[in-house]
This record gives sequence, structure tokens and C-alpha cells, in this order.
Amino acid sequence: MNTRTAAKPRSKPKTKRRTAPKEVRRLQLIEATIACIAERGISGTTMAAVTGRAGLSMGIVSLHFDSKDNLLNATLTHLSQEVRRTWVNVVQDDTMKPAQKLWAVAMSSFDPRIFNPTTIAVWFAYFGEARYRAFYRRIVESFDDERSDVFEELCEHLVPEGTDTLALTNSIETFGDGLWLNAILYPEEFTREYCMIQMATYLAAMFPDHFGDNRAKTVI
Amino acid sequence: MNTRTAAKPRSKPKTKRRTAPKEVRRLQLIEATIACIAERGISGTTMAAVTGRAGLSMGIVSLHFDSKDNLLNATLTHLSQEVRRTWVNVVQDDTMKPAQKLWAVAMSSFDPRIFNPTTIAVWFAYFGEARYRAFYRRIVESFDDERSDVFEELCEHLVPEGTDTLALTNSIETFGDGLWLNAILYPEEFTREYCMIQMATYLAAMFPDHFGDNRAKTVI
DNA sequence: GCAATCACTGAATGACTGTTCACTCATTAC
DNA sequence: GTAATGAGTGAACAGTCATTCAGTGATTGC
Repeated sequence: MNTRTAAKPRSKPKTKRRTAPKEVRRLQLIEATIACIAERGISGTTMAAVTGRAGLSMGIVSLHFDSKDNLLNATLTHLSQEVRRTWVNVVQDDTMKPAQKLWAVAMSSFDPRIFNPTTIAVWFAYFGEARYRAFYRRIVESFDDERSDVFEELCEHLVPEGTDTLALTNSIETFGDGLWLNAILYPEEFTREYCMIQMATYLAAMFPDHFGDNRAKTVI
Repeated sequence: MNTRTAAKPRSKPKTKRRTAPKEVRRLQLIEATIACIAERGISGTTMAAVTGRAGLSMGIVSLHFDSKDNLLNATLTHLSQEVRRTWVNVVQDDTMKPAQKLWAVAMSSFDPRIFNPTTIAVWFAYFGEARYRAFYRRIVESFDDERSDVFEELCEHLVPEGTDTLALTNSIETFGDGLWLNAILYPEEFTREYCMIQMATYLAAMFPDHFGDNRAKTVI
């Protein structure tokens, strides 16, 4: 439906190309699913709503994903990968010192591509329903563990020997989770900027030697 | 179906009382709803499931709540009141100093009556779906505001003039929210005790003069 | 040009769900 | 005792939804 027409100049260009590569359709459906979940919740996300939004017919989901469950699964995986890309980009910069990296990874949670009302709403939609939680955990766990490991390793460079860096890592992630939660519940107050300031204050309190006082401002 | 009727035509004392006071039935249904949402999510919480679990018939919900929406509404209100009772109990003790009160209110979030897998799961179930979020917010907002006001007023006793006590209050609530979230996702790691220790560490960092170092342990 | 293939369609199907209401029966008033 | 009351029942109903599949039409291979 939407574009990507065959570039055959000699055949009639009036009809839109109806067939598209598999990956294009899959992404098209995943994006429609995201929009739909954000707007109507998972239980309100019917096949008719998703396919209608994508401008396709009902049968298309079976064709590309077999079932609704598979589509929901693929959507969550897609979201996870987007989050991963966001923080991985940041740690790959080898010119940064551990303190800068830790700061950057923590702040990457507020990158507009992943920190926006639509995306956050979808995360909590999956998270909220018990029947999807196992499903959610299975998909998210490896992504979460990977990030926690990076966090913990960075922490070890910044705190005295003997500090419980796992607890520290958990607390940073916990604070970030709480900010996401409030961002969706009170979007006027917990804007992106406000959340970043809150995180900055938190990091300053936890790593006074590195981000304490007015140091924070220079790193932002 | 699974009646309590005992079916003996004219026998008297063995039949359970079939009628009960309105409040008993309402509570019975609300508790069945809580169990059901925790187990199956909101979309899996059908009238048949709720009434079946309560040991009553399908029509009973219409009788006491008119509709499913009203039942869901009443359930969330019930949960909010339980949370409110928990922290209000704590601040009413006038022998406590502000620092102790703030500590006690923050820790009241981990009272087993409100901090348990079932109850937390239900909170996030309501919270997770966009179509219920407005509904959730309407019910919860006044409860939340009331608690935040108390928190903020207590903060003002503990920090230097000019401190942004609203931001500080928000950050404490945010950290608590994050702990609840992790408690349901990683129940083995984020136990009640672990969450309380995390909160203690957080408060110690934010109020070093009052809960810093080993002070915290004495207040627990 | 023609047949084969492939992407896609959408009405039909069957399973499930919230609500209704005619009915049952325990309790209460007299 | 008898009648009136009203709590409680559950089959029936109307609506919704995911899935299916016979069919359409675009594209490709020859």
C-alpha cells in the first residue's frame, strides 16, 4: 500500500506495487502494532485494528507472523533491540573514560527514540499483564543482563574496593525504571529534561567523587 | 454450580446462608477480582472467572456493581485505600520526629499487606493498559497527591532552606516505584528485605545528616 | 504470450464474553 | 402458617475477536 513501487519505468506506473519484501511488511506491521498498543492497550489491539492501521487486510498477519502472539512477540523483540542499540552506541566510544561512559549509558535511557510516550506505553503494556509477563521476561532478560553487566563493570572503576557494585547497578536501573514509570503517568511533570535532571542528581549522590556538585553540569 | 445449597429439600441447618450483607458480597467479589487479575491479567479477568472464583453465579456482578467496569473501578479504589491506610497509620504517631516519620512512610511501601506479588501485579495491570490509564489516574491521583504532600512537608524539616523539596519528594517516590517494578519482574532478587535495604541506602545518600552511615541501621 | 508462482484479500467461521432477565428459594413481616 | 421481599442463579443473547481459506491479481519464468 505505501510506496516502494517497482521501479519498472516501462510498465504502467499507475497501480501501486501490491507486493513488498517480507522485511518491509513485517516492519510495517510491527510499527502499526506499536501505535495500536500505545493507543488502545494490548487487549484493545485487535488484528483488525493493526492491519487497518497498516493499510492491509486481516489475513496479512497470518502470512507474515502466523499468529497474533507471534506478532506481539516480534514487536517486543524489536523494541528491545532499539533500546540495546541506543546504549551500545554509547559504550563503543573508546575515547570515553568509565565515568563518562556510565553517565552516558544511564542518560541513554532518555534518548527520544526510546523515551517517548508511545514507546514507554508499549513497554508497560507488555509488562502490566500477568499473562504476558513471562513472555516479556523471556525476551527482555538477556538484554537486561547484558546492560547490567556493562553497568556493573563500569561501577567497579568508580567506587572503592569492596563496594557492592551489583546493588549499586540495580539501584541505578531501579531509579531509571521509576522515572520511565512516572514519565508515562505524569508526562507534564516528568518530561525528558526533568527525568535527566533527576538522574543527574541521583548519580551525583551515588558517585560524589565523579559527578558531585557542579561537576555534573559540565558532563551534561 | 458449586453451590452451597446442600440440596436437601426440607433440611434446615446444613444449608449455608445464601444471602449475605451487601458489603460482604462486594468485598468477596473484589478479592476474587484481585486474585484473578494477578493470575490472568485484566483482559483475562472475565466475569465467569471472577464469579467462579468467588463461588457465586454470573449475574451477581450486575447485582452489586452493575457492570464489569464498575467492579474494576471498585477494586482499584479498594487497593488505593489499603495503601493509604498503611502510611497514614504511620504518620499519626505524634511521638515521632520528622526524620523518623519520613523513614517510616517510605518504608511503609514495603508492608507485606501492600507489598506482595499479588497486589503489585494488580497495580501494574491497571497501570499497563492505556485504556485503563486515565481511569487509574483519576482514582489514584488524589491518593498520590496526599502522600506527596506529606512527604514534602517532612522533607522541609530535614534539608537546608532553598532545597527543591518537590524534586526530592518525587525522587523518593520514583525510587520506590522502581523497586515495586523490579519486585514483580525479579521476585527472587528484589525481595521485601532487599527492597528495604535499597531504600535505606537511597535515603542515606539523600539525607546524609539524618540517615547517613550506620545511623540507618538503628532506625530500621 | 502464457502458465506458474507469490503476495495479499476479506467474508465466513467458531470460540469466547458481558449483560440480561425470568426464575428459584431463603428470609422476613405479619 | 402465608405472603412479600429481594438475594442469587444461569441459560440465552448479542456482540467481538483471531483465524482460516478460497479467491484475486500482480509478478516472474520460460
